[in-house]
Amino acid sequence: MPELPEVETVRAGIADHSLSRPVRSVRVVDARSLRRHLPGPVDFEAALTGRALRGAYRRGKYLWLTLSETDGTLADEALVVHLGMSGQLLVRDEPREASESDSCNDSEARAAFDAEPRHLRVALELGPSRASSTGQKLLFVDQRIFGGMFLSPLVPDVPAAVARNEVTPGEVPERFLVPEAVKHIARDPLDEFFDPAAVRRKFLRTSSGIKKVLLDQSVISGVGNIYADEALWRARLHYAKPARTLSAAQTRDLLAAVTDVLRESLAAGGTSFDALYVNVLGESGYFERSLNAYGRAGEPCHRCAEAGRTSLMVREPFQNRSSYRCPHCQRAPRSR
DNA sequence: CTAGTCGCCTGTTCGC
DNA sequence: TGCGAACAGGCGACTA
Repeated sequence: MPELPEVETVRAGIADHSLSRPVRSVRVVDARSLRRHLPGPVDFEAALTGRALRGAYRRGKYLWLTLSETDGTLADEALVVHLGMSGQLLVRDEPREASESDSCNDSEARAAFDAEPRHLRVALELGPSRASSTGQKLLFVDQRIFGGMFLSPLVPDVPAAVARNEVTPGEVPERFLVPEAVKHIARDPLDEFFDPAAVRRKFLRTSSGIKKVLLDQSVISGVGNIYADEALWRARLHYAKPARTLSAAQTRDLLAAVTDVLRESLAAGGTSFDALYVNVLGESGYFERSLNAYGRAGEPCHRCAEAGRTSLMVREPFQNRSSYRCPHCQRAPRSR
């Protein structure tokens, strides 16, 4: 359920609090969260320990941290994190040494630092950074274990628009490197090199319904069930309309709707239904208040209400999950 | 190549 | 009150 805005909120939090910190130790509480790290948990711990967190990047719902070797050079593999359905990355700053004047507050701070979240799966103990003299813990917490962490080699992924200019094969800038495991993910709508024309071409080549295509991360990334429903509502499109039947204008409007909804949610700190979806400090976003479609079965369509009409939103089964739409604004395609 | 299905996971809610 | 079923659903692996 963390989609692009939620993952970007987490990425920005890591960038603000944890970069340049060395990894002092790694504790794997549940090896299932490392399922995608094929060499296993022992290798995972050994590979991270001693390296320092360097940069925080994201594509769609994938997040990755580049690493520095002890000599300061860029490591050839990155720490990839996917939050899956219920994953969180939490930053906990180590309290300063207890002072005699305030020992009571200090012990509370220590207890809060030491307390382990219920579904803690992996804990990285980090050292001081250039900006902070105290240590820190970076906790990967995941109730359902659909998410996970793993190391993946960095490979070049230079956008076509840039390739013509000077990017020599030997020295590809860090921002044009991507973990091999993330290379199949399309650039997302908030990416400066997002390519709407490429998306349109993919729409025209498939017989699938538009919502299925919106959820295909190799076509357009960062969109999950919530924001797909929101974007389709804004664009007044039915989820089953074949992607190849969208006109150029409908495609343009839909991509604009996707971009807008992702931007607005990001500005609100993401969508949260409970304490499961939070930033690195454990705080929830409040975009849920702005939802027009997702989770609103039986409630009036906001747009119809605006027009003085009452249409009740409906929930329909879709690909083993749920789809929400307005039966008036988002009519089913004629043929099938 | 594309499209469809399955398995992975736990916590909450609901019907009987 | 107890218990199984349904549901939340992203994504890689696999099959046709």
